[in-house]
Order: sequence, then structure tokens, then C-alpha cells
Amino acid sequence: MSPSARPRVARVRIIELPYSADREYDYEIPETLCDAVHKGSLVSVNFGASQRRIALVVDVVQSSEYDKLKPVLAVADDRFSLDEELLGLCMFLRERTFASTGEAVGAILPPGVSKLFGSVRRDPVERRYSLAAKPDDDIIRRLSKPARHALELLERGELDEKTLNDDGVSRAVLKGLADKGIISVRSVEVYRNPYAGRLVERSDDSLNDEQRQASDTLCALADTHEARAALLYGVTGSGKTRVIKSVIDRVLASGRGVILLVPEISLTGQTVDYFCGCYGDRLAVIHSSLSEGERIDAWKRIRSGQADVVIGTRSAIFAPVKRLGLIVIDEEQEHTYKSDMTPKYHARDVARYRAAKSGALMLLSSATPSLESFWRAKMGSYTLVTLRERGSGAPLPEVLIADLRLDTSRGNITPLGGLLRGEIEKNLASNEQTILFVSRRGYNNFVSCRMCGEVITCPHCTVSLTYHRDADNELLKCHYCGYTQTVPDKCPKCGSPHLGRKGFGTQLVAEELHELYPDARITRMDADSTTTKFSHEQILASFRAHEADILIGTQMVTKGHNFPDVTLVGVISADAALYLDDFRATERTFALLCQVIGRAGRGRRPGRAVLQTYSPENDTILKSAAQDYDGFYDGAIKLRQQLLFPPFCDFLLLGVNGEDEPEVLATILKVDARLRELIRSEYADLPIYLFGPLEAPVYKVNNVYRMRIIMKCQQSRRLRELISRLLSEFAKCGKAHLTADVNPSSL
DNA sequence: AGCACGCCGACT
DNA sequence: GTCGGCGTGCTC
Repeated sequence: MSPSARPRVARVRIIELPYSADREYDYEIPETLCDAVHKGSLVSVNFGASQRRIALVVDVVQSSEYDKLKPVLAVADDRFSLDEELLGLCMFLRERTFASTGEAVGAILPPGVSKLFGSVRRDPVERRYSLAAKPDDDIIRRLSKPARHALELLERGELDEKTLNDDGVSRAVLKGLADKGIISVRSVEVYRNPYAGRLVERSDDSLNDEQRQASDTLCALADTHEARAALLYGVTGSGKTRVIKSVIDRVLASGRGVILLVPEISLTGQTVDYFCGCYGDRLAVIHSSLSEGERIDAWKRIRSGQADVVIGTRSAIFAPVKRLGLIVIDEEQEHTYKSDMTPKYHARDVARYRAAKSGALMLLSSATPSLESFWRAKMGSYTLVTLRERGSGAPLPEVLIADLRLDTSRGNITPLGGLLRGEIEKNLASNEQTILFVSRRGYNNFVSCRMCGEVITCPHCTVSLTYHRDADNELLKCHYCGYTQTVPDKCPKCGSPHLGRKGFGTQLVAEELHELYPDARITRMDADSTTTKFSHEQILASFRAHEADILIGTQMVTKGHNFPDVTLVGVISADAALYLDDFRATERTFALLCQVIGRAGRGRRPGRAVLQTYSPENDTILKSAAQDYDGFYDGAIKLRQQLLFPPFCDFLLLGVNGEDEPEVLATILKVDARLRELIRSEYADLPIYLFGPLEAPVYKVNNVYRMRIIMKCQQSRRLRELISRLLSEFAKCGKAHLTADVNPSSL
């Protein structure tokens, strides 16, 4: 062997090891695999006592300190290995979110990692036929009728089997011709793409002066090819999508790729359609309800460069886009961008990392930005680009605040107060459409005893059950674990038969409306009525076609749909989300109300909105009624600063979960003691406030008990080191599991 | 996580 | 005397 021998040692991390064992191990690369194994390869190895494991190669080196190396046994399909950029991303994710390497790889790669070995997946192929040799007339004469027909069709060029079949040419005929050498066959890999061939009319995407200016600013940032971040802030209807489209065009024209994140695919059908229309085959759509095959194919199209625009939900931030030039996060404040399952990442943090690595522009877009992002924009770390005009020229809707206390004092206990009923009646009379928004968060629609006050709760979770009614059943359902039971005829605690429903959900509102306005056509849209894949789209399309007068729905109805005939929007309870014990409650309420209000009057006729509330003087409600984001921001950010809340600090949530309650309690106490000890000694330099141990707001879910410690701190390498040590020490406890979540979406 | 090793109780 | 409990500890 010459001294310049090829590197023979693979430095790997084993997939599916607990946090404490997740470090680097060295393996020898056998001669036969030398060319195949590289940084980012997935390999199979024996680990410990002859266990076959999958491992990620993080480096390839000349030699190892360790002298008894085991060999690398096999290498997985190289199309699913990580390139330098994705490998870095994987390590970033591992460090920032305290995920194991396996969990990080799982988030980045499309198929289950475990499926990379074992049975070989066959790529789906399609046969294509074309003319080979020009047959002489004599032959032609001897061919069957369908065969001659096939030749005619193929005169114009290559065709796929399905098209030929549709034209009456069977597989057998084609095989015959192919055997005679008259036509040739080739197999091409096809990609499963449910969005392929979706026909969408191109819409007008010209820009007004303000939009043009915004676009110019953003394009200039993208053109620097340096890591940049910007916030596009503009009211509903100001044409943010058009501006985004023009920046995407610019980046694509420079030969670079784009990722566009949306909060939820099913709720953003119009946006997806719009971009399908713009980019056709170079677009890949990624979201959670793709099948595994579709997901793998999307990944391959992106990795190979055939698709250079990706639109998708949170996980699309990991798409292997080549020469990434732009990452757009639409509706940036939405909490769906924060993953609450391991790895517990925020898409915005991943975007910032990727933008930094590839010299791309990260563009956040919103009508009601998160306080964190708007603050960063004001502080200058993001370029702030503002759209003030409503592009359509339509004025903002008139907002009426309905004081529900007036109705209650008159003995009216109904979700529909007098003011709102009056407006609905006006709309019905003039044949204009209405949207009613019902928030089902919090204690809506539960059953309680009128005598002792007992609330019927789920036996597996510490939440009340929600009342549902279909054709002829009355049922109580748990929205956390799915448990269902019938409505009891007497109180389980005191035996009283006087059980009553409190609060209201979409169903109750729908029933009330039916009673009040038997002739009105009413549609309901919520998690119960949209169980099948495209039912959202059907309901929305039918409503847009004015096949119903009133649409009742939850959050789903608030997203960017354009309904020109809607002139009235009603919010059944504007308070519902205000008093949740979460520090982002007001911010969410504000954004939600602004969005709902924005649904009204997007056509020619002016719109109006009715907000029903028990606290008409509440500042958040007043500010949202005035669509005054800037005013809301000023107040809210001052409060955050006084209380030292994000963005002025970070939260880190340590949780202990387990089915054995005493075990969970014992473990959280041990974690707490150890944490305090570390903070007092080795990590005394870190500024940390500890709260807890506390029960999680929903203490038991699906029979899992949840305790937590909340840390107010400042993200840093050293803080992560502290947490990482804690996780290594406690991850081994089998019966109660310790997890960490940095800046969780709610506390 | 697995799977060894290891040191104590009830069985062929 | 052995089989088997699950408490530590290691895995290139």
C-alpha cells in the first residue's frame, strides 16, 4: 500500500440510537465499497453485539484512533444520500432541536430511512414507443388494422403506452410491432405527481407602483447572492402574492431554486393553483398527505433539478433544491411552522440557516407578522418592505362591535346576538353571502350538570368531551385522543338528570340558523365536515358559486380565499382565544380577527364585519377592528419587553412524559434537582430563570401524564450544552421520557 | 435502544 | 447445582 492510500475509515453516526449513545463511531471501508462510500452516504453496519444498523457517514478519514474497526457492510442508493449542504443541515437540526441524528435524517429524507435497505424499491416506469425502421409497403399490407393505426399515430413522434391504449392500440399489438423491429420501445422513469397536468387559468400578475417598488427592493436583495432576510408586510388584499411571484421569477431567471412555504396546503388551494399555473412541471408540491411514493418522486425531481420551485408546508423547508436562491414563508406568523414533534424545529430558523449557507434571500410575508419578526425588521436585521394600499382598491370593511352583555341581560342566551341577526337578515334579503366564524378552542360545546356543575371529561385525558350530533346519534368526543361515548342520561357524580350543553360549536350555530331562517342555504365547514381529501375544495367551490348563503366554519374559513359575493363576516365569539393562558394569545386573536375581517367585501360591494364580544372595550379587539397592526404591535412589544418575553428572551421547555404517574413525578423532580445543581455550579454564568416543575396545561393526554419545567433563557452554545447533558443523563429512564423544546409555539 | 455481563432467588 | 430476574454499562 502506498502512503497516499485512499481513505479507509468512515466516521458515522448510528440511526435510531438514544440521545446518550448518539456520537461518532469509526468503521472500516472495505476495498469494494471505497468508491461508493462518501460523506453523507447511508450505510449499514453491525453495532454492538451483532446488531445490523443503519448509519450516516459524517466524514471519511485516513485512519482511526480505534484499532478494532468493524467493516461497513453495504451502502444505500446514492440518490438518497445527503450532499454536503443537507449533511450540514442535518447536524444543525440535531444541535438546535436536541434531536438524535436519526430523527434529523428522518426529517430530511423522504422515505422511511429503514426502507433504504432491504427490498429494492423499483422505480415506476412507463414504456414509450417510436418508429424504428421504415417498413416497406409489403409489410405494411400484411399488418393488422390496429397495427397500421399504431404506425399512423407514431408518425407524429414518440407516444406513451397509455395514450396508444386510449386510441385503441393494445399492448399485444405494440409488442408484435416491437418484435418485428418496426417500432422501438424505451422505458422512462415517471414521477408520481398528483399536481401534474392540473389546468389552471393564468391570472393577471401585473404590478401597481407600490408593488413594483416592493418587488424591486426584494429582487435587489436576492441579486446580491448573499444571505439576506426581508419582511413583506402588507394588509389583506395588497397583492403580496403577486410581489412574491415576481421575486420568484427573478430568482429562477438567475438559475437558482426557490422554496415557498405555506401554512397548510388544504387551506391554501388558491395559492397552490396559482403557482401551478405559473410554473407547471418545474414545480413540486410537498405536504403531509402525499403518499410515500409521491413524496419520493417529488424529492427525486427536486434533487435532479427537474423541479426548481417547491411549494409546501413546514417540512418542505428541507427540500433538496439546487442552488437555493430564495425561501419564502407566507403567513409567517402561523404557528404551524413550528413542529411540535421531534425534531421540534421552527421552519423560520431552518430557513435562516439554509439562506446563510447558500447565500439566499429569506422572505417572510404577512399582514399580521409575529411580534418577533416585526421587531427584527424594526431593529434592522430584516429589510422591511411595506404594502399599504389594497390592490383591488376595495375599502376595508366596516367593523361593528356587538356587546353580547346586552343580549345576555335581556335573557338571550344564543350564539347569535341581535346585532348580528339583523345584519344576517339584511344579507339574506339582498341575496349577499355571509361567513360566520366559530372558534372551537377552549371550552366550547361541552356537557355539564346543572345541579352540581360537574363537567363530563375524557377518561384518558384531562379535557372535557365535546358534544357532536350526526343524523340520529348524540355523541361526546375527545378532541385529543378520539375517545367517543354516548351522552349519559344522568350526572356521573350526583346522579341528577339535569345535564345541559354549554358553549357552542359550529353544529349548534348551524342548528340555530336553520331554526331562525329555514329557507336560507347553510353550509358548514370544520374538521367533522371535511374528512375526505378534497372536501375543503368542494365546499369552498360550491360556496364561491353561490350555492349557499351562509358558510359557518372554524379557522379553516379564515384563510386567503377570495369570495367576491361575501359582504358580511360574523365572529361568534371574538373573546374565545383571548384568555388562553399563553403569552401569544392576544397576538393570535389579533391575527385571526384581522384575517376574518379581511374576508368581507373583496368584490365590488363594500363589506362589513360583526365581532361579538363580552369585552367590547378590550384593546386587542378594538385594534383588530381598526385593522391597526402598528398600534397593536407598539402595545404588545412594550409588554413583551417589560415581562422579558420573546423576542427579548428564549423559552426552553423541559418535559417529562410517561404513563406511570409516580414515575413521571419522581423523574421530573430528579431532573429539576440536577438542573438546579448544574446552574448553580458549572453553568452559573448563564442567565436563566426557572419555573416549575408544573403540570402541562392538559396534564393527561391519551393516558400519558405530562410534567414540565419552563426555562427563560438566552439561546447559546453553552445553554445547548447544558441541555444536551441533561438529556443524555435522563434519556435512559425508560418509563418516563425527558424532552426539550426550544421556543415552543405555546406554553 | 439493544444486548451483554453480573450477581441474587425458586426450580428440574 | 442451574434457570432467570432486571440493574449497569458499552456499543467503533
